[in-house]
Amino acid sequence: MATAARWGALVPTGRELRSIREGALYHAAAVAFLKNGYHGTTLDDIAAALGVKKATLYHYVRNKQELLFRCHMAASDVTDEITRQIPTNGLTGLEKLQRALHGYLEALLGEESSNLIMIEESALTPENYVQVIARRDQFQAVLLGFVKEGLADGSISTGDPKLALFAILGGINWTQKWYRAGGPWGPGKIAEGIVRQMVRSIAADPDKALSA
Amino acid sequence: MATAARWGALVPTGRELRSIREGALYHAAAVAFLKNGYHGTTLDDIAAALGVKKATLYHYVRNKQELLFRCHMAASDVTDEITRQIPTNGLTGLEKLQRALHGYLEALLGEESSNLIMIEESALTPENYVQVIARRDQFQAVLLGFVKEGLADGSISTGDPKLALFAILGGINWTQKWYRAGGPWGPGKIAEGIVRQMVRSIAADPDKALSA
Amino acid sequence: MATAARWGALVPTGRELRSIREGALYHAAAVAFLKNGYHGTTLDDIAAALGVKKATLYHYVRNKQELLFRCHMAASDVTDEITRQIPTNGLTGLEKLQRALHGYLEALLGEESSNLIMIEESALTPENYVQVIARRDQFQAVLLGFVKEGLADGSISTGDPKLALFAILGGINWTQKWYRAGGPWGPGKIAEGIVRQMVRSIAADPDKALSA
Amino acid sequence: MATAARWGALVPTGRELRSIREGALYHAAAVAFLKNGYHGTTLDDIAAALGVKKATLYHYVRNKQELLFRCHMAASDVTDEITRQIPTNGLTGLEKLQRALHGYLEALLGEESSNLIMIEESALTPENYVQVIARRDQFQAVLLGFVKEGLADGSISTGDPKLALFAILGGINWTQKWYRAGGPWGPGKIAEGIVRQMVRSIAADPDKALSA
DNA sequence: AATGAATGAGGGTTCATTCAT
DNA sequence: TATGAATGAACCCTCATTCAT
Repeated sequence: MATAARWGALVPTGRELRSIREGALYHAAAVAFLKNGYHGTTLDDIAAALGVKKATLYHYVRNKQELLFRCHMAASDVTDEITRQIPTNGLTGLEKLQRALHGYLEALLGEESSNLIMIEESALTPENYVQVIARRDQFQAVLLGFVKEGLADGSISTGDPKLALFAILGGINWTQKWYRAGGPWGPGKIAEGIVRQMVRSIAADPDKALSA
Repeated sequence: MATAARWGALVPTGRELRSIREGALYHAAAVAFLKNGYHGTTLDDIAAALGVKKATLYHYVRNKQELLFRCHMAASDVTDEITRQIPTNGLTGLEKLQRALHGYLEALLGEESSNLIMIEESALTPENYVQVIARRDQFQAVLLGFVKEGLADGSISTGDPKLALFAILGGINWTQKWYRAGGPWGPGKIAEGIVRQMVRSIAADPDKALSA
Repeated sequence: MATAARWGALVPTGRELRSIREGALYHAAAVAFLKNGYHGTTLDDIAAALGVKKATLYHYVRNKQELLFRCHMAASDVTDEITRQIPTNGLTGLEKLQRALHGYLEALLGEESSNLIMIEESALTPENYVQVIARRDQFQAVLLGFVKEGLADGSISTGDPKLALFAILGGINWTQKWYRAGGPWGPGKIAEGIVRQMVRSIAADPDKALSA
Repeated sequence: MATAARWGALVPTGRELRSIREGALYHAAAVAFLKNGYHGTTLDDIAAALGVKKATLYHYVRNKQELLFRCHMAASDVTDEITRQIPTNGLTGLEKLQRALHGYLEALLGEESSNLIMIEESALTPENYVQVIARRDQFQAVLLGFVKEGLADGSISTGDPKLALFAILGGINWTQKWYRAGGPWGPGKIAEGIVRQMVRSIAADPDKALSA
């Protein structure tokens, strides 16, 4: 009962709610890491956000740094899911890129998802570091593939594709530095605006309207 | 003599080298903060980078947090200088924006300047925080003015100007997350490429070449 | 078990021994502060006296200075108790004063009580400082009341009552500067002797024997 | 010139003002030690009180602890001088005691003298400690001699003489804990009042007026 | 599963002391 | 003589982690 009431009220009573609790934990950690950085976040902070005491966290993770690792993994799960939903055929490279970016940015701004994206990888174990980088590279490789498709099909016009992609990802990722829920624009509106503008920066025909 | 050899060999012997030492200190701090974050950086780290012992730093700053504050101030000095050099007349809003962004990004990537841009303001004292934010807002206000000029003179075409500016700044600022000196492209080439692309995202006529 | 053996063997096993531990902590702190002063006392000193490591102390106090504050509060609790036991009626002012002083000095010299009396209030937080001073003033006000009663009922003869009280309290308080357990006189004997003499200094009839 | 203006304006220009400077130093140290304790006093504090920088102090003393030692020695010089001025013949023990105490307390409260009396001897070197204690014991021995004389000549009536003396010294010494210049009573008035009362506590005939 | 207690390993800061100027 | 600079040694305090309950 006491137990059921805790964990941010996100957790129903039951047997295998362990994975649910883990999810809540990763989310709380991600929020805290995003706000104060890895080194600026205390395990006490995270525990308090969950209505739990610090020692309890060790039932779910071995380390503080493992917590960071899991956050990155969860984020990569999201990006994997996003790219999986892009149809292979019937879309130009530009359209594919736009869909991917839109899904990505919405996830970034959404309360529910693991909204940690790329915080302080330097705090990771070497072994964990390579995994995180590998999966991120994979996501970027997919996006880069879309750019190259666009160059090939004429929907995209740009200089170095990698440089162009990084610039775009910058515009996207930076959003979470200044976006605060409750501002004048909602997350959907923002995502659409930012993505449209970024896509425009490499569109062969910038004035052709692109539907989200 | 011993003294002359330290401080990263950046410091010539002389009477008023105090301010030079302070500069070297701020620079070393900025580099460290950028790499590992404020909380992830030790005063020992910074001192070691200068070939000095930790306690010595306290001759030049009262606090670790004052070090962060001074870094931010130094960065704002740079942005102030950049905007000061933009001529008031004879340029479109788009051109002014491009020049400012180019100067800014070059400073960001250059070894010599204070290359801290916007790291962990949450670690600042409330009083220092407002100062930092105020000066940053001022820089952004100038840039926003350029955007509005561009909208007025027809050189820029975009939705909400503030949103557009933030997206662009994201593309710019993010660069320092992935740029490493010694890579395939030099800082000048990168700055030009990134800025041109970002500017293109709001240019009324995206295909008109813009000289840097 | 390990736990039970520590804390100066003062602590029995049990559930609510937290308050007992706190008491032992305050006592150890008081002893150390008395001997070496606040600034001359290390948290390591206090921890060592309890057979505990320094970091453990932070489970019971937030600060070193809070430790000082708690010691003062404990001392004031003792003085409150002492004055509470003086009957209102049936005694001359001089007799009341003597009883209070005797109880006070016995507490001062006793091993068991918090034997800190007035050490380095200057190290206290402003907020804590006013509390400490307020309670001490209250004790002195009670004693001063006894003196004035004595002047009224003819049992006391003196010049300025406040000055007289301060002189007496000096004679009492100073005792803890030189008294060492195990000397030729026991605490009871000393307390009686000192108090009798001090009381004599303002007694209207100094030669009338006063029973302790 | 700059030099002449410093050192608390106490120091005229000249060749052998070293000893004068030393005197000013000891005085400043004594004041600081009295107020904040030995460990609570910084060499910077003392230097600042003299309008001098910390490193300068090392031209006059080897150590911080030597400073404490010198203060104690200066205080003992004062007490030596006081007892030297008590005439051997023609006075009762009680009268001698009173004169000594009066001189002592006036010195204690006076601005000019080294007003350190017995602060934190525990911070002294063992060697210095024995010297300090020896000279203090000597002073107390003289006073104790007066008490014994008084017992012999009938001017004093008390129990254990040493205990009685300690009680009296307590009343005297404690004064500097609460006395603040500028209060309702001047130092002369206070000294007289306190001493008269303390002397009364052991006078054979308490009501015989004693002139200061 | 949850937590109070304990602690080792730092990290920031102070400060007495030394030294070169 | 006076002082700015530098530093070793502490000290207070935090925090991730372990363990017994």
